[in-house]
Amino acid sequence: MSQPLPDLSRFELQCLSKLWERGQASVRDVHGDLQDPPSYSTVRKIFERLEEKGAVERVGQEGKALVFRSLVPAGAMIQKEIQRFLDTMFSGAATPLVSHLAQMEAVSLEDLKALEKLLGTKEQDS
Amino acid sequence: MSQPLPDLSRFELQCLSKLWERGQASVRDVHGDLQDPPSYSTVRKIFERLEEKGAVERVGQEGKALVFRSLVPAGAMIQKEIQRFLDTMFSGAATPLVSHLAQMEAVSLEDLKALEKLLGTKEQDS
DNA sequence: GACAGGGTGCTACAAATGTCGCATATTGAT
DNA sequence: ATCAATATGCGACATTTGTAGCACCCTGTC
Repeated sequence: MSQPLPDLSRFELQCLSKLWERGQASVRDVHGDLQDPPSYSTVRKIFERLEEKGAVERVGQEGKALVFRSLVPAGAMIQKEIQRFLDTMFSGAATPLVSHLAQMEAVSLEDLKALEKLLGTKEQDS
Repeated sequence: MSQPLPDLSRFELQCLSKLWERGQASVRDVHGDLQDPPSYSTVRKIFERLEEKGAVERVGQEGKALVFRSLVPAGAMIQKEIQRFLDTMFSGAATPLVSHLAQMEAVSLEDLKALEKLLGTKEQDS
């Protein structure tokens, strides 16, 4: 691994994930994507910090607005955060999370099928 | 619902989950359960805040040590946190989480079986 | 009943976070 | 060229978190 993945706050993480969705974006873009957005300045500040932490970089100007792109691999970061979540809530175990997921409206049968398929291939690999 | 579930920091959440595991416990107990524990005073302070936020209450003395118990239902709190995680990382969708989970070493075929069973009962309910 | 050990109750901080306002610099349009 | 609209760059805070030290009080013990 290059640099250890930066430690981000929940809000920083949220903004960064918006960047992943778009590939790259301006502060305003992300501000607009936010569900319950604070002031533009606030989001601006978040990007400033994200930049300091080495999580994003400016990729150039688009009209007058700067455009940023993520420097951290989404996949790795997401897994790291999942692990952190697991550590915080279940001492690291994933099983409890899976059970809860099942009880929420969030997971569908389609998800299950997909999981099943993935697990199948994982088995063969090892 | 009674009071809206309190907003807790990651560390507060971690201590609270230790309480769930034990049912009830003293500050020292939790301090001991922590993987990489800060000073006793620090954990003590966390419980003070947890108390202020109405997340725990003193259940009496055990020798000289106070014993706390959680006031928030573990299940509800966990689901709330899962949702928050989903919101910050995937704009609320659970599917991406499931995929990542499948790629981590964390989930086993047993978990899948369990999930399957739970999903089955959920179907019948609705 | 006097002591020792350990916990509780403060008090204090430093750093991390969330939130903005505003002066200046740019850019696009007339 | 001038103007209006907008971003950026800074600077400022108020809170929230994480972390600790220490005086004082209980409890159990000898």
